[in-house]
Amino acid sequence: MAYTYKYPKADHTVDAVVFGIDFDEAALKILLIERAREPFKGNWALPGGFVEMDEDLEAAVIRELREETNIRLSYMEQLYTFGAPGRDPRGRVISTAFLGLVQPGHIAIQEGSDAAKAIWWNVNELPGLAFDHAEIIKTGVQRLRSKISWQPVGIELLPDEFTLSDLQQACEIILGRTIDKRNFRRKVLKFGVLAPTGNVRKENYRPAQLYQFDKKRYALLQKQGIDFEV
Amino acid sequence: MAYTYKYPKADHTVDAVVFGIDFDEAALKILLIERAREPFKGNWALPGGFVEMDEDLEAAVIRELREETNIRLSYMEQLYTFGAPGRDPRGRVISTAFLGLVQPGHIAIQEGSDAAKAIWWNVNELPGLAFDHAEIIKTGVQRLRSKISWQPVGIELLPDEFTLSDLQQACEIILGRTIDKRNFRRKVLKFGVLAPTGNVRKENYRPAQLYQFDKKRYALLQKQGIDFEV
DNA sequence: CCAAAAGTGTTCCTGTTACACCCATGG
DNA sequence: CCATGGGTGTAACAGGAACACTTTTGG
Repeated sequence: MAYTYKYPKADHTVDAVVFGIDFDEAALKILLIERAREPFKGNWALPGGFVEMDEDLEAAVIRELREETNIRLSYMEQLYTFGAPGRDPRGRVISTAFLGLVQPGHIAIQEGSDAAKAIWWNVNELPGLAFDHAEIIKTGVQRLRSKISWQPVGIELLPDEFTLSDLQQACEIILGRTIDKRNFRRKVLKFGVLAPTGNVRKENYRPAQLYQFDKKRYALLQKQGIDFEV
Repeated sequence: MAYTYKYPKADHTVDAVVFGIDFDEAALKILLIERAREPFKGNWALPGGFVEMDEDLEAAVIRELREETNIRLSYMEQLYTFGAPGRDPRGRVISTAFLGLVQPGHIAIQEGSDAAKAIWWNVNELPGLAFDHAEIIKTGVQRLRSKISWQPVGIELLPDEFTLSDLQQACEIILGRTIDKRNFRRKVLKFGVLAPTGNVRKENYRPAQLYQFDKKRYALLQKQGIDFEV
């Protein structure tokens, strides 16, 4: 039985649902590539590709992202595995999707050789998508939304130094609703994982205090099973 | 590139972390099989096996469970995909693990041909396990614990008719701590997804009201995004 | 009448929500 | 001095946690 299943075999791929925030447009963005080859040549799709034989799944996503877009993630986690027969016209392809986040400083896309082009798309204005990638993205957005209300995910979408207004705006963009400023600040400061850097950001008006995220303290609190609700 | 990856290919398997509650022992149990073949012949492992080419991942788990144990699940969801190179001595094997729950009436194991034998093990007293199955189980237990505090998962581990004490005991076994009876009852009744059947269970002492779960109402409330905390 | 499990309310406390004004800066 | 975003406190409310006794049955 089992042991005799040598051929035929399914292919295994990875796909990346990569989120970034565009503060100018106040929009949640997702990274898509225009497919350079069949199937679905010319259509938009998630970055991803085939897993190599001696390569971890996570490593495969990172490699594919580098090849196709040269982007650097600040966070990544496994999302879900999509394996319905027929989801890929080439044959049986099982794909493990990952959720990735990038900081604004690293959203610049350096085009690689694999993909014709890579572009950030507004999550609410997506084009038609190849394969079952629309479903994968839907799953990714759900995960991101549910995650942000109990983990400081917003941090991974911000630069190293950020103002509390930045953080609030990130959360608002992801959740798609406004949050009360005073309540928000009280909550995020309560845990003590945000530390003022002493620097301020001067833009047009009153300067804003810059904060950084204390990863060590967060890891410590997380180990104690403390919740982080926003 | 990608398109040229025809051989070699990884194998793809599914594994099932199946939970059941043993009310006599007041213990959370997990279903394991003794492997009938190499590798790890004679060791204990999760039920599972290779995915067929035209078969959904979920269908593969259900089939393997039927072949190996003939057990019927009351609930199933995808857990995580384990794909580290070297996790299987036979070569590259990527495995998608599922979490399954069975009701007490269906915990009887009818041995199949594939597995030497299948046995329910106390989650706290597991034997040495084949492959990376110890890690998979750990992931499964975490998921079950986190799930039970916001979804009526306990239901799936109980018979169709049950008392509130049964439900509470199920939650206590999973969470590994005691719960206040009055608070528990108030909470689970508040949502209106439990309906008294009118029957009572007479055992030794005072008879207990039997309840059933209103799946329709639950689905309705869930669609409205209502939380179910225990 | 005793043992054992079923069943039932209230109080306190914590955390969430709602809400409006002053401050610092640049132009 | 005006426009703009930065920054702050309090009061009402809801939900969670802690807590003990009465009821029903079988033996």
